[in-house]
Amino acid sequence: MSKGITNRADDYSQWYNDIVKKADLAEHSPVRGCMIIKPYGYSIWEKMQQQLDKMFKETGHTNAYFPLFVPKSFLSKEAAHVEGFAKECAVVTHYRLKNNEDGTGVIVDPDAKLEEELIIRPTSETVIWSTYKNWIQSYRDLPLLINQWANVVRWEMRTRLFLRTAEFLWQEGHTAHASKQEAVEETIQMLKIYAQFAEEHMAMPVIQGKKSESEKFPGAIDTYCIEALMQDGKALQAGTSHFLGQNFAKAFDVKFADNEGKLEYVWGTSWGVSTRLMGALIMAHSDDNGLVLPPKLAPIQVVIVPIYRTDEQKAAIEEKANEIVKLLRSKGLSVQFDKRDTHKPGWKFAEYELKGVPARIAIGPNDMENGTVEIARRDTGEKTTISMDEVGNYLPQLMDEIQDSIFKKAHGFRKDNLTSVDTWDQFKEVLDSKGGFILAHWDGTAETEDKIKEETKATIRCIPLDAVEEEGKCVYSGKPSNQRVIFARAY
RNA sequence: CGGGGUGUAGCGCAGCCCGGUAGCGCACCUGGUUUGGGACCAGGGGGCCGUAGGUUCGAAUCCUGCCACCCCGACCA
Repeated sequence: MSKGITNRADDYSQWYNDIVKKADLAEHSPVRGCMIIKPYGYSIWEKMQQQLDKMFKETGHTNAYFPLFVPKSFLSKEAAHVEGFAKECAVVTHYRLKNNEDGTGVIVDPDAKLEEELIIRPTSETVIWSTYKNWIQSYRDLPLLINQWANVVRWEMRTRLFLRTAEFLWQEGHTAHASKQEAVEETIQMLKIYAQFAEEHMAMPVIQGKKSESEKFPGAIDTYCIEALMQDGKALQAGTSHFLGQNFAKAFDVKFADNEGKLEYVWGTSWGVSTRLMGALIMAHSDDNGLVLPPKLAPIQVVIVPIYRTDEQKAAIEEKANEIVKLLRSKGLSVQFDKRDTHKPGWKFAEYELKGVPARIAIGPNDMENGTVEIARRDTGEKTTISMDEVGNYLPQLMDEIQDSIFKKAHGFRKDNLTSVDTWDQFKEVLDSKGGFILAHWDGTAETEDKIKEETKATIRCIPLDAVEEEGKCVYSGKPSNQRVIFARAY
């Protein structure tokens, strides 16, 4: 079984690559670091988008679209921002091609050089804030709550499908507020939405926290994040929400008149999740037989596979299967009846397993005789035979059960791999033996953080929001600390 | 961007050391038997051997450049 998928235990990276390819999620493009998201992979992304979009709208946000190109001068308006992105920007310098005179194809027309180069957005803060300047005059224009679904480009040195690609899809929310408090509340609200999405829809437990000074978004006052733990013990940042303070308002001169007529800079936030979530989803639940999808994000929740010898059997089973399809669809499930006679049942079983379809119904001659169907669930591999009459109630329940069960499994894994340590030896020992999240005291300095990173490759993933005050000593420097932070090796 | 590895049919690989008609498995097409966990038999189609140069009578094979992918580092919200 599980043809061609490397075992996780043998080579985790290869296992991940195998899943992405074999489950038909994505493939490499002709351009370095870019990916082609295949229909099945894109369907999963669409499910994520739909749910997130709904949650954004429910909290008062509306979608808009800002352009791909950013004038070069915009990037340099916010010092920290340019510092953070300059090294990975793609730049458009010309606007025309022409036929090469020697007939060997096209070349860039040297006469078509742009007056000002255009940067392909690595994120849209600058274009958006330059626009907000015109949209905001008074406190009556606030808050401005906008989201956009877009692609961005960051010229990464080392790429991996979904986890880090040169071009990726994401959503970026950009809001402007009249008060600091309101902006901070928005930042936290969106963090909570990401956490809720990750846990309830992706069935992936996350830790909510704040980034350290050196890990935060360039241009932000505070960066909040959700951090997830992958099966190999490495952490993955799954979403970020930034309190921008008045940094971009000042850089782009965005002021509003308050109710006393006084001019003030507005307060901003930005927040985003990307196709990286696909990578998180894969690494959170999948196994050596392929993808495992939570029912809430599975493009196909239930697949029906017929088993037959004769045309009579085939016809009878099809009729029954169509009834079941209709019944389950009426209950809101996404069902596919795979009646192709070009593939054998065993082949289909393996195929849907690889693609992570949560539940499979097999109907064969024996079932027809007994009035039963066989149900197999992807997450545990368990098979049960139930009466055909129960199908309509059983499957919706099973979907909830699977959703719950894979969350619990992932949660249990994280629990087992979250370790509190108090000494530097323990820190290194735990990191090398089992990895995972390490809770340790930190003196709050960037120097210590850097040293730890240098010596162990572990970084501070976040300062957890729910941390309890606790007197202790920094695991590295021994200086006093009043709170534990989360360390891990990360993607 | 540094170190190592790989690039040969849609996919996975052999052939390369030692230059001389491009092969195997899976997939694909045709026909038949099959169908409760990736079926079997017979026949068939498919290649600018990553790419550009060089050496040679002759290059998948030797040499050089480039490109891409993988692993490890550096880098990375």
